[in-house]
Amino acid sequence: MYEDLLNHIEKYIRLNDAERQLLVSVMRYEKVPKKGFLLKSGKVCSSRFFVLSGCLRQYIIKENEVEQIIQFGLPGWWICDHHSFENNQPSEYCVQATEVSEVAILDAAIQEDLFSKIPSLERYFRLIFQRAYDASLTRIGLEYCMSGEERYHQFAKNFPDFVQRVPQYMLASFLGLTPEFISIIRAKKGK
Amino acid sequence: MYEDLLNHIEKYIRLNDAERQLLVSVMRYEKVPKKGFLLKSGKVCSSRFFVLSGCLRQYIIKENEVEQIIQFGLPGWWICDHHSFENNQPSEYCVQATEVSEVAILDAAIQEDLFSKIPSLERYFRLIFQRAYDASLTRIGLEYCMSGEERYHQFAKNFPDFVQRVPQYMLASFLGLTPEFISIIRAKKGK
DNA sequence: TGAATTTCTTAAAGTAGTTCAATTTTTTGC
DNA sequence: GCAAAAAATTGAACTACTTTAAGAAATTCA
Repeated sequence: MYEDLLNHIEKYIRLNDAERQLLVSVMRYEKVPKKGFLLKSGKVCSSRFFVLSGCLRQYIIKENEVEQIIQFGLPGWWICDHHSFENNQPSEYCVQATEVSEVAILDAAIQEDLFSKIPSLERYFRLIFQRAYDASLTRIGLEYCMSGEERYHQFAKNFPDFVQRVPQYMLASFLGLTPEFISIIRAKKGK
Repeated sequence: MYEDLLNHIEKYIRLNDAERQLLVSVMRYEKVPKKGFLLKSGKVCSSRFFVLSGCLRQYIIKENEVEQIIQFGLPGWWICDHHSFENNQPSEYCVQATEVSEVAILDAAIQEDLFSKIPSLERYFRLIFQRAYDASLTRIGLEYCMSGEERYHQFAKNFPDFVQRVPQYMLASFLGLTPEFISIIRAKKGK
């Protein structure tokens, strides 16, 4: 059930049998229906979600009620509002499944105990967050260096299957564009 | 000399005297003149820089030779190209001092040894990167939710002293705007 | 101190992307 | 399998921001 999670972790650190077993015993499994919520804004984000299958989206709601997607969570990715999680404060984010999804859940309540029993998990998450932070800075750079149209093309080139997988308006939101503009881009290319 | 660094670390983890001493003994100190470089693109980023005083800027160079600033490093902030650092690969970034600055340097060559001797440093960096990642996602969200003008006003409100501290064209680059446009915004407000 | 360089401002013309509104296409659920 | 809902497209009017260019102000350093 947690095969993919264990494999992911063991790409970064080594676990012995006891540790593997402990980890599996404290994780929770959840199957989320399409449009099901794992986090709603105003609530505390009391869990980290590791995506086993499906796809999540993390978004905030702008003043005008419009949803701004911050990131997608595909299998092998952790999704969490870290600030809310660590400080037990209400979150600004919503996390919703864009399709039927399965997640492995690590609850805040048990995190510290788990880390103290498997200290190398600190290293695992250090490496995970370091990578994610790095990717996030790269993204900021690209955002400012490329036009909206270029961003779309690059994304479509890098993740051709994913572009098919989520509705176009979600992709538009994620890329900071309007669905109408993506339509225009696509019409251009079709010609 | 490394007071601020130790204080920073001890906000997140506890160090004993031996650990403090070890840490201090392996850090390097460097004073960087205004416009001095700590990293140039094409080179491997073989150090993490903790800003003790002054201010750094991290930027990439776009096709058109224009510099795009990704982030500033103020005292208490770590600056590094994590990907280059961990994988020993050439960096895309430049890191330059915008004013006379002092940094504490942690070299890649000694990181693993240091972490094995002070394992709680993994936790320290896990927490640091978690925070930085979180901040970076928040920034992406704001970028898409606010107009350029709003972004400038919010930034100027949150960091009034910093706006005075760096040339306006650097601020413009960081905010993804042109210096001309910031001039217009300021002229408006002046009225 | 004063000449050279860097930074900031102003204004006019141009453009990438938005907004709005109406229509078509695709997907969903009973 | 069909009605209803959700998503995508089209086009016209609009706007936030850029580009270019030239002059003014501020900063640097010999």
